[in-house]
Amino acid sequence: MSQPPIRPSDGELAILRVLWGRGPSTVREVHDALSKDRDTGYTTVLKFLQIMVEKGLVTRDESTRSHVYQAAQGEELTQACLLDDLLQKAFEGSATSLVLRALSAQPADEAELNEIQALLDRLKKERA
Amino acid sequence: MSQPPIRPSDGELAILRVLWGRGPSTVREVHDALSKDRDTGYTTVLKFLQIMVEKGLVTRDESTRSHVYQAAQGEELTQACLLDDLLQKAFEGSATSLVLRALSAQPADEAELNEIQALLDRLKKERA
DNA sequence: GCATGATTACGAATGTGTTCGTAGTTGTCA
DNA sequence: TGACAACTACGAACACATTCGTAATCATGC
Repeated sequence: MSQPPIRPSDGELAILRVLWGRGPSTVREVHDALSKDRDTGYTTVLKFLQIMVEKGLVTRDESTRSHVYQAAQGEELTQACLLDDLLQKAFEGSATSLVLRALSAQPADEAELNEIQALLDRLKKERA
Repeated sequence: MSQPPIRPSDGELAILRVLWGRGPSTVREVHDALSKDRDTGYTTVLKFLQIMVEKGLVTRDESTRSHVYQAAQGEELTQACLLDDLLQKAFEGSATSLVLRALSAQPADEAELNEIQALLDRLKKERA
């Protein structure tokens, strides 16, 4: 059924972010959104989306003149996939050391600390 | 003085892990260590190290017949660099959501949870 | 001194990601 | 209908990472 999650490249990820944010979009819509940050050509975005269809990263609805593209896997699954990749490559699989490093580097504010605390409490409870 | 931290590629990271673990090493030592996991040729490792010298990822001591290579930047700095890169690309800069995702995906054991709790307590205290 | 084994240097081939020009197709509107 | 604009398809070019073969260099032991 569901393919194993696919790890997108940097350029592909930028496009996925647009699709996650906007929902199903045409090439032009994706291109316009990307143009706010990068300076990418229209056909470059088109090519990317075509390749991403082949890879299974996005699906394409060809029923209208302007094809409509949609992210094939959710943002959370993709994040988990990229995170696990980094975990294996740079943290020897230890999520804890990754978390410690992330928290040390990027200080969170009160609300964020509370959010993390809540998750921590839940994990502790599950471990009873 | 210190260069901005350099983001290594996957292959480079594998070699850096060996150098961090072993300390200064010759090509042969790195190759032998890598051979336990991957199946990389000797000259491939050599080429990598030569390129990494050019990039500034490692330093080379040529005073002996077999050159001795050493990681130029520490493991923690590199981890932070890679983590920040992923943070910007996939988590819109929110370390909190990255931490939440990591903790949800990879369940930690009792000791690890305590370790994270300790850091959390420290961060909370700093924020008084 | 010379053969042998280990090491370094160099260049080429491959694969993947990224970019874009060009050509062909399709819909629209005057 | 015919011209124009928008869209898709395709292929080429470039950059970078990765891999390794080959040649040159060096040290060691016989």
